[in-house]
Amino acid sequence: MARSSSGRKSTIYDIAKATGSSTSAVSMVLNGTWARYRIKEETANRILASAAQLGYNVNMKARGLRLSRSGLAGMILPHYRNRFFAGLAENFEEHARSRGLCPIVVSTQRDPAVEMSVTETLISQQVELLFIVGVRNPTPLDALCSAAGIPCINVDLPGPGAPSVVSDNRGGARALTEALMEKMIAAGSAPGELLFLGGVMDEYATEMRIAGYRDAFEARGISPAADAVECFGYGASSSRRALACRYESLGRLPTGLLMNSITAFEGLVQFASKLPREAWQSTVVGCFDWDPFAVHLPFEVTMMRQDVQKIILEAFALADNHDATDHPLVMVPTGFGEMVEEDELTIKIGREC
Amino acid sequence: MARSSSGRKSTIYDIAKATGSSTSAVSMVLNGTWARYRIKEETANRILASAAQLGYNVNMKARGLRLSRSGLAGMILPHYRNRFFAGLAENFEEHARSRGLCPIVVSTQRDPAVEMSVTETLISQQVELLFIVGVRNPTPLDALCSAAGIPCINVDLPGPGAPSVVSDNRGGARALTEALMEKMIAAGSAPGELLFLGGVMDEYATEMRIAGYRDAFEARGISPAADAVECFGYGASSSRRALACRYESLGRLPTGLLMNSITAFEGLVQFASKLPREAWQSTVVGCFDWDPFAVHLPFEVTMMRQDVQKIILEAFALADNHDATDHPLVMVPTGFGEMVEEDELTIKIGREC
DNA sequence: CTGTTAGCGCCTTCAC
DNA sequence: GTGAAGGCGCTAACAG
Repeated sequence: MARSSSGRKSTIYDIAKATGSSTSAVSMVLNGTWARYRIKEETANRILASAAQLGYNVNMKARGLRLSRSGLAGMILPHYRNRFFAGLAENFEEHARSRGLCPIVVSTQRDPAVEMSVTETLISQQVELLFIVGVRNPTPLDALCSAAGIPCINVDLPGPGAPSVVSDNRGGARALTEALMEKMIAAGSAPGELLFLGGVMDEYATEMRIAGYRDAFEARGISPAADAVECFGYGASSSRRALACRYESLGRLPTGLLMNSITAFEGLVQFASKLPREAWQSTVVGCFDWDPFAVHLPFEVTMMRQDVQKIILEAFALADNHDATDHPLVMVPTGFGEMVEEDELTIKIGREC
Repeated sequence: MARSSSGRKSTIYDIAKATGSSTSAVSMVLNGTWARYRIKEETANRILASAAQLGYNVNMKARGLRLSRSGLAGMILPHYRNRFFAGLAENFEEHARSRGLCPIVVSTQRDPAVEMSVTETLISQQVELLFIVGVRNPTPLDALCSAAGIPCINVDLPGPGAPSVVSDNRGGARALTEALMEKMIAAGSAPGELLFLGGVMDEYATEMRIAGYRDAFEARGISPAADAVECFGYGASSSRRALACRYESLGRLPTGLLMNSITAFEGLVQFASKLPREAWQSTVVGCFDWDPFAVHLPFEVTMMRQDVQKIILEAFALADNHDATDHPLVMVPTGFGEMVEEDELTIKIGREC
């Protein structure tokens, strides 16, 4: 693994010199197109060996400049601290790699200024496509991309400036609401008392989920109380505070809770940990998101899980037949968190002890 | 935000033509170095305006080729599915951005082949520095980097081929062990019964933690049972299975459990959820890792939290005075998970209701 | 003050 | 089969 004697990275010239062949021969061999040019196999092997020995690496900057293909695929997302975003990132990376692209994912902490500047940076890096995940208002970012001629896809939160793929929030919320109502009835409480907590009003995902929640009510011919829906953002602490208020004014816990995000749910768990376990016996809890720990809490939770794999698949499909004019909105169904993890798969095969 | 009429991305030539100036003038203005060259402010403004109007973006590929600086900072890590790795990624990104670098982080799912090829890809992309996180054997990757003249830092798992920064696993494990022993004594059980579960034998972090665990025993003048340490890898399911075995052979739960990773702990939680709550009353549990949900489980857990921010800081510091010959190993202390999150900070200020 | 020019490392025609 | 040459977009000398 000797390094180029010059001290800097080695180039095709170095290896051409070392093997006594021409740069074009080297280039062809390195690209695997040498057979087409009837280059002697022996020459090819000599070149390959020399490249390995010199620790040669293509300079994608130069190749990209020449070919106007960077080999980069970009994704921006809010953060990695929940399974939804983490799953999107990992699936994206895997898929990008399988296409011979180098995935480059950047988190923006939901800061519009950062979102903007990161997008510009990624465009500067000539990413060949860009996934914009969980951005409240993707429109300016879409504009940037389309100005640069870069295909981009909005994920999770849609926008009119580009094709979008999102979970079927409305359908999922309806299904979740219905499931929770059933449980409430089974527990002897009134399904109409189910509360919807968390998220941001006027944000697409939250609005859709509220719509789904209302759909379920309508289907039953009832309607939620005036204060049944409360959107306090994505912080765990504001969620906890909201719960505390409910608890105080009700004198007890609500009988049904649909938490709109994992952080809202986290706030609930924090609050729950302060109360005796008995206080939870008659409360039915659901969450529009999934987390492995949340499954095993002192109370039962019904979790709606988003299909990250399918979402990424659809997004790549949209990127493939990228049409600058048509901006479809693809919806991916959600499931009840019963999807099998690879990890769980091994359990079923192996015995427990 | 009109796009270059040609249909492709606009270049400095386009804007030179549009403004009737020269490419060098444009280049200087765009780089902010125009004052030095006494270019008329009016010209500069005209150029800037035109650039904005054309939706111009620098081509970092070309600039990088010229300057031999890519503006990229790379990180590879196993995955994003726990707070430790997610935190490392986010802190890395923030720090890289603050240095004017574009962070590019890629997950490898602990697959050595993927680690290798991703590293090669990142080198091809000419990253200016590379953080290698949680790689069992970073040596070949370090070799790749040093052959390419790219400074790299091993994080979490060290190696002789590059400077490394890791948590003080031994000290942390000792502190955790001691804390758990105290609790066991308070609960009326023998501290010597504390078990160490999870991780991979022969892996640096696990070995250090086992050493710390033994340190605490020695300090007490006792020693763990022959089968007190069990390393079954990083899967939640294998952890659960191991617990099941212990339970079966003991006829009850162990009185003290030190779980060596969050996934091992996850397995414990899975197993716990099958048992009545009472079964846990006399078990003391600790975990060398931190998760927000785990804090609020039906039983109390003592969590050792790694200081991701400090780790990244140290890693960048090492990258700064990069010395190809000297490869120090920096240790970052761990804490008892009592570190305040920004989110929690707001709680203390605001009232609960 | 502004325009011209020579590469950065690579790929691809096009002659030889 | 191989070598020479042009150019991708940009920057930094160097002339004007």
